Amino acid sequence: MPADIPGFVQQIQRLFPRIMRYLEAEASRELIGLEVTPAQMNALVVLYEPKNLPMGELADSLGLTESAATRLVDRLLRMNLVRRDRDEVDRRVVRVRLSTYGRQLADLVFQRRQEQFTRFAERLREEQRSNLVEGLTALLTVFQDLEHESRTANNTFQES
Amino acid sequence: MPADIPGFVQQIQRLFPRIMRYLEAEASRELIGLEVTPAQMNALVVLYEPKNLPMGELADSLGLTESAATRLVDRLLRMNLVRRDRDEVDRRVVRVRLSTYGRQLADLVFQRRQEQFTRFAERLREEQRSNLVEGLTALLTVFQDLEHESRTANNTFQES
DNA sequence: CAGCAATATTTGTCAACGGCAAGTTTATTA
DNA sequence: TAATAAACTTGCCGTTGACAAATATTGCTG
Repeated sequence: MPADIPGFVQQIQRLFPRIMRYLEAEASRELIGLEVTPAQMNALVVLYEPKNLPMGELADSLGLTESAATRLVDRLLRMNLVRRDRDEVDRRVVRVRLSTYGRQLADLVFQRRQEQFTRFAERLREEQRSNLVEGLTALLTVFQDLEHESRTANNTFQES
Repeated sequence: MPADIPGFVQQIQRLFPRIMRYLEAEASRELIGLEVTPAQMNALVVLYEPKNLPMGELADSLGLTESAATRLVDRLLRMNLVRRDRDEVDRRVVRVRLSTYGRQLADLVFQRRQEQFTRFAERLREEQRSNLVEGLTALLTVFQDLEHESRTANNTFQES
């Protein structure tokens, strides 16, 4: 197992695309029968935890422009999966939250997802599971650091 | 670090979406300035290694229907990134291969990708790198096993 | 060996997706 | 209070991708 940097980079470039392709296919599979697209489910997942989110923050969380988020919410609204209300304090902002039906749908998908990931987990040895969790945790930390650094770099640039 | 199955599943469900979101954003960033979409670059990557690929195999590799692959190749053709020829032996099949320009573009993206992943790698400790490679390798094996099992299951079903 | 099924691909049609630029409405600031 | 800024929405356009129906070519069968 080459753990030097060039070897690591080579391995990781081979592994990640395949794993991502599989996980994306899996994400589509878990939506079978529910009349929802992956993009729409992503939005429901982001909206699951908070009571409600301003349009802009929803867009950020999804990595979309605000216009794309507006349109996405338009469709979710037509399907009765979310509610959209103007903020009473700052009437520029529009707040989005899950409808009862939207929450039920998200719950169902979470359940399917959990069953599927459990199936994966059962085929891994305990050591492999902990390697995975520790490795991914470290990687995510790196990503978050880089994101934070580039954001603050941008800000100082704009402020100067 | 909970490595029991429920704990693992919970961790992994938190980690993967975030990491995938970051990697997708990164994949968009590495295309800046090149007039290519992520879907188009995926196709170029798949076409990079083999001399040429039948339309159907390209579709499979990308996880698309053949019709979607046809359309994707249409655009790549308009951009002079690929060539498309009928197979002389079996004149039903259409073979697609990179053009010189397409190959140059893919090379450039590979280079950017390598630089970026090296940046990630430099921020990980050696132990974290090997955890990651070993964990992801094991996971990919599970995915491939599951895919293989479901394919053979489908085949026997269809043949019966 | 004619004819019909199977294979490989394309086309028509439709909706979702997402970016950019130009609006609209509401808040903030000078 | 006028000018600016902030938070969204809309118009416009091209890409993406699925499904069903065509097309062309090959393979099989009686």
